[in-house]
Amino acid sequence: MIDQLLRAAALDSKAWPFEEARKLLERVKGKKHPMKEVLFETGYGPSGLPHIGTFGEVARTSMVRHAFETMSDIPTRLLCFSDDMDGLRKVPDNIPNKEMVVQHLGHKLTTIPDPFGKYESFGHHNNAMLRRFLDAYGFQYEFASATDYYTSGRFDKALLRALACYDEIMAIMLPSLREERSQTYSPFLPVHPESGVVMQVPIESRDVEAGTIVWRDPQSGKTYETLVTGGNCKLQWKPDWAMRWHALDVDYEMSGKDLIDSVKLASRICKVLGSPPPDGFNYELFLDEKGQKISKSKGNGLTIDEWLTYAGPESLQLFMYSKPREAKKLYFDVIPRAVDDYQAFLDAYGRQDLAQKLANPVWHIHQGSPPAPEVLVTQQDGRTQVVSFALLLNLVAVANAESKDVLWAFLKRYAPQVSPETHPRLDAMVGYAIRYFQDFVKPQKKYRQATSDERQALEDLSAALGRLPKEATSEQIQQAVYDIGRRDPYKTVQKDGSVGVSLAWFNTLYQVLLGEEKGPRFGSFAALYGIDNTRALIGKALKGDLG
RNA sequence: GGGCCCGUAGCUCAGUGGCAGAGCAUCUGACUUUUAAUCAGAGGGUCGAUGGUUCGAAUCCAUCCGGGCUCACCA
Repeated sequence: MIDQLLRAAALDSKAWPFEEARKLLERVKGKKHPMKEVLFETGYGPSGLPHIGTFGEVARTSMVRHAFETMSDIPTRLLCFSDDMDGLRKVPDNIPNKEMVVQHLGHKLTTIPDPFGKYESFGHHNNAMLRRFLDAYGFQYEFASATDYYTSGRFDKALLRALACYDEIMAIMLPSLREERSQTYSPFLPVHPESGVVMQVPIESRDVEAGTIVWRDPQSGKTYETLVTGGNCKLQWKPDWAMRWHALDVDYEMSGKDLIDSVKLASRICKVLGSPPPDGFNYELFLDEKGQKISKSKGNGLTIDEWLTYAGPESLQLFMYSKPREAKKLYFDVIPRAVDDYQAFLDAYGRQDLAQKLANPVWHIHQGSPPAPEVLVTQQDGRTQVVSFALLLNLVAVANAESKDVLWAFLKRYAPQVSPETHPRLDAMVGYAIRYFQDFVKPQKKYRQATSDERQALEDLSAALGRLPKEATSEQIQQAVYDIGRRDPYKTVQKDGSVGVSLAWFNTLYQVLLGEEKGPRFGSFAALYGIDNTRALIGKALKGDLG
């Protein structure tokens, strides 16, 4: 049972998943008979591995689905439909055994041997990759294979209907095609009974009663009569989409804006077949840092794995939630912001009223039950403080942290009661920050070469550190740093007449040893980093191995 | 040519009818033995332009200017 207050707030919310869900509510009202279920569909072309757009589509559809479930008691299903009966047109770059796969161009993906050698076919392999990936995120969905649906006869009735509507479908499709293509176009693609190739050939005649089409093999000149049912024929893409909507009663499917015209055509065909086309909307495409569309074939932009190398899945979900109708650049630089925005939303959630909560992305990311934020410290006035990713990146850069231990030592100094056990998500974020630092920050660092004076001072510092006991405190180390610095040109005279050390000495340390303009208190750094490590760092800097 | 998106501070962007905001950057001050995951403060905008609706417009409508993406092969 859905709480009535929650339902009322959902019906009133302006957050986009609720706006979408209300469209579905209108659709339900428009039906004469009470609907048994509402079906959501996402499509997947398994000629390659799942990419970040696939993730976005499933994530966003799931958000609409959950919003709808908050508004209505009608059951819902999400069908992830894989078009694995498609003929392979191009051999993907990122697979092994390409020379084997190239022998099977034009064949159904589910009849091509798996180049990875693990599954029944290439199509099965890619389907398995999709499912593994969707399962990893805990998406609730049902998987559907086009090959299964076609061969099992599940589409037969709709296919015969499409055959009966052949002229109307052609009348819709032909004006959208160029002259040359329209000569050979057919909505039905017969599977060649001998070669297994999915044929793109004109239909010479058809028999609606028998449920067959007649076509000619352009190479042999031989004609064939093929059943449109039972998996002997596949539909060309756009009519296929329409037939599927009709056959399965799909209520909701979203797609990228590059498919706007295709959705229009398929919707018209769907109506001809006798069904209302699904609701949905066209989301904007993701761009790479240069503003170009991200596509599988180009291999530009970010992959899911790359995102998950530097941040958790929640931040990626937030990115997918935000502004689906705006083209957004998707590359490494957006990750820290997404992580920190996610934390800010999570932190705010507990303080918000119901209407605000429903407009908060974390409500949609976590199906209405976001986890509690991991608070680092609670201040006297009750305000809480969480560690931002930006902060961690800064810390990891100046501390030259290469392991979680070093970073945790800094964190614990600030909040002693916090540990990886009490704050597992923070611990994960520490790991992400270190990777981000290693891959993006460290290569950008500019280590200055030591001058001969500086070289002498650094050698003396290393020697002084070597004389300290292993368990020397940060204060003792800091004292040693000062003692070494009390020499020309760093020596200064303090107001009280004592000898001090100028800023230049510390700047030298950071520029030469850490490649930074600023840094942490050096004694603290050396104590946490380890005296031996610090001496090794000095040694490397003097040998010129850092820059 | 059709469609879609964008234009708000130096930069990146929030902000869908009610006093123009955040982060970063810049500047000032305090504090620490002179080093900052410190604290306090400041400067900085004709919200692309014009017209309209409204008591009230960055926000809604129309037109225009500028920038960009996408489709018109295949999926």
